Order: sequence, then C-alpha cells, then structure tokens
Amino acid sequence: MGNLIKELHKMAGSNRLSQSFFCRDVLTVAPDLLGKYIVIKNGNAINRFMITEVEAYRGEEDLACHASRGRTERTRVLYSQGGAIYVYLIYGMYWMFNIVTGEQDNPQAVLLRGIESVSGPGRVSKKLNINKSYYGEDITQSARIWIEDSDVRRKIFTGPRIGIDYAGPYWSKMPWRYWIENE
DNA sequence: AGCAAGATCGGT
DNA sequence: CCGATCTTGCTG
Repeated sequence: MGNLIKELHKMAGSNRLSQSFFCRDVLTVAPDLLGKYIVIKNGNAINRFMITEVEAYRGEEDLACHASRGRTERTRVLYSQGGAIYVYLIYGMYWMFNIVTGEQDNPQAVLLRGIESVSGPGRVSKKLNINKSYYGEDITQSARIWIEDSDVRRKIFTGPRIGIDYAGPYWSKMPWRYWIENE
C-alpha cells in the first residue's frame, strides 16, 4: 500500500488491527505486536503507547497458562477467538492485561508486560487504567481500546517468561517473552 | 466454609 | 528479602 493511501487510512481511523491479526497462533502474534500501539480512551483523553514487551501463553498443555487447568469462570474468555481481552487481578493488587489469540476453543493469550517508558505488567495496567470492566471486551471492536498498526521495526529479543516457576523447568524455560529496546 | 497460592511491586 | 491484599479454585 502506498504511503499516501496509508495516511488516508490512518485519518479515517482504519489503522486498527482486526480479527485476522489476532486469530493467528500466539507465537506469531506476540512478537508481531512489538512496535505497534495500544490506544486507550479515558474520558476525553486518547492515549497511545508503543508496545515494547509481551509474553505468550499457549494452550492447556502450557503449564504456565491459566487454561492448563481447563475452563473455569476466570479462564472462560481464553477460549473465545482472537481479539478478546483477558484481565485478572493478581496478588489482590495488580491487573494483568492480556489479549486472546488464535481460533475459538484454542486457549492462548498475550500478556502485555511493557509499553514505552513503563515496564512490568502491573505498572502497565495502572498507566492504562485497566480494570475488571475490560474482561471479555473485543479489542477489534471496542470504542475505548484498540491496537494500531505501525511501521516500527526493531530487533526483537527473546527469553524465558517471568514469574512462572510453578510451571516446572520445561515450561518456565520456554523463550516466550519478547521485547524490543525502549529507546 | 475454609484455605492456599498467585503471569507483582515497592520498600528494607 | 518480605509484606501487602483479595480473588479464585480446590478440598472437605
């Protein structure tokens, strides 16, 4: 697509990532989100932050994934198709913000761990004002939150996921954390 | 009904 | 390293 057309699309607000982006495997979607923008409306303000760090959680077999213990009230949304938002409270204090990926009944999600100048999933959600009300919302349709495409291309680093030792050595060593430098 | 654990963070 | 803080899911 030519640059002019791209700019026109941006102005028309059609730069939002759609369902086809999120319906792919989480190991494809997670690194692909780096450099893109999360856009959120809080009242009159629209804030836009580049995504700099994510983690992939992949299916019932992944012992670090909440779906490893099957469908429960909390994990219900993980089984919907890509684009649904999965939020939950951890340690009674911090909201974890995830985007479901893949096809229906294939529970996967990307955890948002870092945005420009903010690292740590709890701090990210605090900055974005995320709370339980986002549970189940469709990020490809919502009027208050969406992901915007971008042309940013940076070197992608990978490493093990954080804080999941309970999943055992095999799953906790999977290099499913992806990040770019904050600059 | 009770309890243990948790995809974290900030302060010692 | 430790405590905060509360929802969830499992057990009995």
